[in-house]
Amino acid sequence: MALNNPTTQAAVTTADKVFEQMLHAIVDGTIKSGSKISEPELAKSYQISRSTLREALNRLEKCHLIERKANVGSRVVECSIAGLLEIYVVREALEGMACRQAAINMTEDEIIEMKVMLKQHASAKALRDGIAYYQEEGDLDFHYKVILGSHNQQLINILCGQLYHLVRMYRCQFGMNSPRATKAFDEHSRIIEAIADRDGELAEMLMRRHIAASRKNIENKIAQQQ
Amino acid sequence: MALNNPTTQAAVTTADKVFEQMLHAIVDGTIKSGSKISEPELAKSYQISRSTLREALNRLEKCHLIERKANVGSRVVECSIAGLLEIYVVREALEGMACRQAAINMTEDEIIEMKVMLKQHASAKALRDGIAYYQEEGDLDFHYKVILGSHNQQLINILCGQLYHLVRMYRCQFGMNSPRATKAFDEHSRIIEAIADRDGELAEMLMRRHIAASRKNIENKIAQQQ
DNA sequence: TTCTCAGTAAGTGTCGACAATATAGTAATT
DNA sequence: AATTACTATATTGTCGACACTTACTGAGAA
Repeated sequence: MALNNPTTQAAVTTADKVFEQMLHAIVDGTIKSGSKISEPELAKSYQISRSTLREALNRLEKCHLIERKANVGSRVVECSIAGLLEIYVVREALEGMACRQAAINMTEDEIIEMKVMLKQHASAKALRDGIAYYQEEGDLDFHYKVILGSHNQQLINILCGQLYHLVRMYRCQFGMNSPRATKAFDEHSRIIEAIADRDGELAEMLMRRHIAASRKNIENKIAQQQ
Repeated sequence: MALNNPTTQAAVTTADKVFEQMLHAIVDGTIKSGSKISEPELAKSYQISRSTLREALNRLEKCHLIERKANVGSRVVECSIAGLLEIYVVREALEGMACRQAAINMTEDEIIEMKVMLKQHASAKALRDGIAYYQEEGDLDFHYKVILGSHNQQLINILCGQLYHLVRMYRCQFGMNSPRATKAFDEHSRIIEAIADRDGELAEMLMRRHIAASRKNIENKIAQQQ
């Protein structure tokens, strides 16, 4: 399981493995954002040929983690406040819709599973004051489950396959363990309620507010720093 | 200019050119949807090495036009009603948001440009009863301009870079020149008005209805055929 | 007949080398 | 001194060959 992403499947080929390693490295900043990628150098460091490395680079490009220019080379995508806010805008739209679809398409079993997960989060929260755990793992788990619950393959691909790698990268590199943990937990509860009630319209609205609140939280933080 | 997509840039490398040719071929059905792709065979037919072909295949995969399995091979993505409806759901969410952002971020010049374009569509419509022209080219132009007007690179990438290739493929292969042309034109007008008024909320709502109407139109068609 | 299990053929993954292109540094000219 | 032209170097794009995996074919046993 790579980075807990539920859509990644077992890496069989060496290009897959290198891709996953580089994914980790980019997300956690070992390979610095904005840095240029030297194919010969990286190929040597991973002990593979350039062809194989290029295959891995192609997958990273699919996730929008690197950008390539013909005859020039690849760079790791640059982290910026503007870029982060753009992602939040897309998430608000897509996850809002995913939530609406989840209210329509989720099975009863999936809904029960989500409620169980939320209870675990609740106890973990009470136990260790929850901020770190909840923010880092629980939050992503929650969002992943809703997305998968939409049963819409396009939504799942775009969100889990591409956008969430970027989300993780920003979380890692900007060190975001916000004080919204408690509030976010309540919001998650209400979203699940709406899904369980099969109220797609409300579910979408709550999810959009939930994500918009995170975005505004960041905007405020930025404003304060200046 | 590849398939009129405003985000594609000049193809410099041979892999680029082969990619564009294959893109055309897949969109218009020359390479049949669902068919398996033989690397040696295709490489020979395009007179290039397998490496170069694989590079092109990687880009097609980025557009979600083909799917690859390790050690097995690539297939052109399958066209299905369910798949088409999934795309409409994603478009409703993303283009709705793009429209909201366009109302916020479009420059006055861009808005004027859109109004001009719409007038051209109007006259063309009057001239040739418009269904074919408007549906095929004008509609896409309109949607592209709104998306670009969002000034959100993530939205632009996902919609123009990936999803709209699929949209074009479905339009080609399902032969969709719907009788919604006239109605769609009016809807486009109102959307531009909302953008010009900088009313993001209304703009998003109108765009969502516009796309949802197309989706329902297709759902009805399907229901009738059965 | 049907199932299992080689053996073989075809296809994909990986490699190293060569060709084409861009970058950096140097020298010459204005 | 600044700018341009050119050369040298490094990097990317492309190629053909080999290694490994998969899928098919056919022979033999239950």
